[in-house]
Amino acid sequence: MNSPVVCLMGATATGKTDIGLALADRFPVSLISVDSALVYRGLDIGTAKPDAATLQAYPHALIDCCDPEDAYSAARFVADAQSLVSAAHAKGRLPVLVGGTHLYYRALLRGLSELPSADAATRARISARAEEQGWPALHQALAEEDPETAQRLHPNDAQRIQRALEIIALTGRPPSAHYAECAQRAAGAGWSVLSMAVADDDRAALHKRIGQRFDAMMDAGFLDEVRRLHGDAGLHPDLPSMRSVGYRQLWAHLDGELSLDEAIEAGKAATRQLARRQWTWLRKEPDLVWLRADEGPARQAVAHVEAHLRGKGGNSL
RNA sequence: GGCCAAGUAGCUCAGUUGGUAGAGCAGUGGAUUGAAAAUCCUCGUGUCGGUGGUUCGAUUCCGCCCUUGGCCA
Repeated sequence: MNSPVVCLMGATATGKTDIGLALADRFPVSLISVDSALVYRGLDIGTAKPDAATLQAYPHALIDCCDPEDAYSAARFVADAQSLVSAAHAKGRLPVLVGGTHLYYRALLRGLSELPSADAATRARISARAEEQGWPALHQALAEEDPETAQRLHPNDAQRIQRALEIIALTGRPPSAHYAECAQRAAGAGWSVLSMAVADDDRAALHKRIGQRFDAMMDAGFLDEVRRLHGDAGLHPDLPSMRSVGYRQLWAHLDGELSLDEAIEAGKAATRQLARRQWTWLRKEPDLVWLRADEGPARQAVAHVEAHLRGKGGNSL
């Protein structure tokens, strides 16, 4: 009696949001956003966040749930999404997860190990050490404490080397030991998951759409939005929120590092690169149902969900 | 019209004291455990503007032509 869960995955600018709305029109759903940028309040235009009227009519959980000064995370997402999915099931509603942050899907469906959360002081200490010795030296140090993890990581992968050393500093045990501990509490194990994505593999068309959407964002006042954030004393360019695609480049322009045209071009390129990385996740996603882009993807999605619920005997909803 | 400079990868440029060339960016494929819209790795044949000449050999030197800037008329 596995409870049904629907996932709408896919690259940016492929129409995931609209399909979610179509499902909401047809089924009693709880929409849950799976997007590491939509969580931040005040990041609206550049994240292509659904507008206020849409969110009013179709409430999405996990949008505007985090201050841009704070860092959201995969672990917070797992905790939040788990309880939202449970709540939906308890109310007899179908949880529909919509978004393009594939690490979040994986963390939710396949589980995360029990690990300490980020610790600013520890990270500062590690960064300071990297400053004088260089990351390859820290990679070397990691190899002595946890050869298995060091082997997986490239000597230049500062972020992951730092995380590995942080785990050792905080727990006294190597990451590989934690990973092996089977503490992977995968919520998805008890669900009957239907994952769908739009099969729009025309890369040139996607790039064109990305360019046009970025231009439209500029027309809609994206620069003013970033200017407001730029003027906020609590924000700085190293925050996860301000590193988001588009925000980072326009911030650099406001700092005088890029002309406006350069910033716009860099923002579009960053969006294309994001889409490419999202495709890398999608290609290896098991049991993904592809929706044909040119044959009414929303209608196909509705049909697939109907079949999926029927397959479950429809008893869980 | 005259003089000067520049024409090399999709873009910006480096380089070859003559032996057919390489960086950054873009693009591509991949990795991905509390930052993930992040972070990192892989992949570089292009009439070296055209055409003649010198040379064993020219993208490199010389002539002419074309294009684009700038200066002078």
